[in-house]
Amino acid sequence: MPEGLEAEIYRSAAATLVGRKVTAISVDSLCGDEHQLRSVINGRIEDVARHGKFVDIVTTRGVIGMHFGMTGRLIVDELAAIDRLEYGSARDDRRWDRIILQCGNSVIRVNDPRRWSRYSLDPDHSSLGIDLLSSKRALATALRSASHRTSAVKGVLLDQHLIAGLGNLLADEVLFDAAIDPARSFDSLSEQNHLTLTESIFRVVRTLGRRGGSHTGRVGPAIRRVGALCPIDGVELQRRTIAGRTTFSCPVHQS
DNA sequence: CCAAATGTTTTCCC
DNA sequence: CGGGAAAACATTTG
Repeated sequence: MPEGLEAEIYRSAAATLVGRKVTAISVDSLCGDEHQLRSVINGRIEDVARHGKFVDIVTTRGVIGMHFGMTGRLIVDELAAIDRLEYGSARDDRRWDRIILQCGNSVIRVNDPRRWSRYSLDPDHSSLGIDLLSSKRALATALRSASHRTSAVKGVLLDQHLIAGLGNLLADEVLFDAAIDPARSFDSLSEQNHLTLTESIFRVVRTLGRRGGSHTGRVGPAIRRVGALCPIDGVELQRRTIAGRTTFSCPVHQS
């Protein structure tokens, strides 16, 4: 998915329809409750907000919370906010539209082949942690609050209750940048590691954001395959499953 | 045919 | 109740 950076791109695309009235809604039965969501029909879009990986369409008749799962793409008026999603389909088959918000002449829809996107009315984001685009100070505080945790560093970065918006690609990219082994237990990190990690999250997230998304990093999709070499050390990257997710890291400079 | 895929939730177990 | 690991979920693509 759609990690926090992609969600931000979607947010900004949908925000172009602020002021419009929602005139019709259809929702895939697996991805949301159409009957419930239809209650925002005739509401006017007042704002489009983002919380981590969620995009909220705020209307005068309620909020539609959108989560894009692994392969959801938000498209406004046939203009895909992101043309290509690495593990989504290259195609844009209308059969995979899971929610369609008609707004007069305009349309906001989410095309999601894998059907893991979710839509809810008046979502509660109170359990989400700080946003991935927060200040260094807030990031450092969040990390410190997890300093006792014994699970892998990577797993902690992926915990949405701690930092909302970091996903698999960003987490790998951050740890590659911070030169920290993703498998290390979080409670083994030194004071220096915490500083470096804070710095890396802040910098990597903003850099990739500027470049256009989570997939534009040094250990991005192009290099996420067996046999690929570390762009820094030239040795073969390690592929492991950590915290349940495919993880690539450099056995030389990450420790 | 098989494996793997930018994710969250549920279940089971300490 | 608080982790943490593993399985479940649904579908397409290489």
